[in-house]
Amino acid sequence: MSHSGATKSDSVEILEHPMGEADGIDFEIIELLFFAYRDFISDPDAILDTSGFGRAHHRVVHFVNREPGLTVAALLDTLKITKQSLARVLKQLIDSGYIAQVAGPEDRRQRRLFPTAKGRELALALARPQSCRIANALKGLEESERTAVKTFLSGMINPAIGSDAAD
Amino acid sequence: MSHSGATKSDSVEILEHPMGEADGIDFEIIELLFFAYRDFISDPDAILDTSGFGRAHHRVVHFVNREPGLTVAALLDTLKITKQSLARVLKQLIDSGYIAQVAGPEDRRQRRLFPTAKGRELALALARPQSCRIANALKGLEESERTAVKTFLSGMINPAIGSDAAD
DNA sequence: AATTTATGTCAACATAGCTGACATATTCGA
DNA sequence: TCGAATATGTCAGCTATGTTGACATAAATT
Repeated sequence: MSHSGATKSDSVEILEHPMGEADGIDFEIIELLFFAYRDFISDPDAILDTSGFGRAHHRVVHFVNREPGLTVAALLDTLKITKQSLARVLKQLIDSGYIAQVAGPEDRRQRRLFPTAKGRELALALARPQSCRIANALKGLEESERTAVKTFLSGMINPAIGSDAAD
Repeated sequence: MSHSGATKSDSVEILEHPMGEADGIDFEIIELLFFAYRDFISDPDAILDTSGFGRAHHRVVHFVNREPGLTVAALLDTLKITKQSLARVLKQLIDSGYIAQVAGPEDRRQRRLFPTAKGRELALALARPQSCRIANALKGLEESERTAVKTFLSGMINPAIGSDAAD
């Protein structure tokens, strides 16, 4: 082993004290969010491993099931990714029969996305363990406290820009 | 344009009704978590873009600053990634002077990781906007409600296995 | 002395994001 | 009616970050 680089003798100034709340920063919640999300996402990940899909597929299947008939543009806006990124996973989901496209009734350039029965099943199977985890984490909290959790999470989200206000 | 594949006429059964809470699943919080985390992580991402680092570097710098002197093994356990994944980003952080290694005082096989002043600054700069976002989301919540938020997030995390009990 | 442990490193690969460029069908406005 | 704008698709290549497997080395342990 080479172990190239700095050891104590290399005269690198080193900080030995931990960075803590004294720095005026809420590290507790920062880390809780990191670990909570990591584990929250691990449930569906385990299922997806089986079916050969990934997280990207999960998100697409989820939102198409939540809002059948949404356009590709709307989905891109929700996911905040590029169409090229979406194209890859969307194609696989369509080809394997989880999602179907229908030309827009008004605007026939649009491809409206709908789940198939198979797609609905997958979305539910993925959501189930996440919902259980949430129910478990809410257990013992009063109604007002559960509301506070939702308020907090909503407050963490960037306000939608130009969604349909401003005129 | 080819637009190969399914349109309405292809006799694919399509579900037109949205998947909702009626399915016995807490979609509201599932989505709140998705959007909250996406935006929560976007703040440091913007800073990292400038410095040429990524999320992986962020995590390493964060935990090294939170627990100076931790070993590589401990860091791997926290991050739940492989040593090869860690190696790439850790090397870059060491080479550019954000993190320094010190041979373990007891066990000299260990490389204990410490932040430099530069590394501490980066960690704080990355944490600051996240902490502001959290403070903003907690605004208006009573103390008991803030506690509930932490309880909820803690409850979302997998229990540590064999951390140091069992003997 | 042999083995285990902590760490590093090389090579190859997968997923999922990105940019840029270009094609096509449809709609809309002058 | 024609040209521009829009919605979508697609090709090619790049990057970041995860994975496995195999192997090297120094230090500790038995």
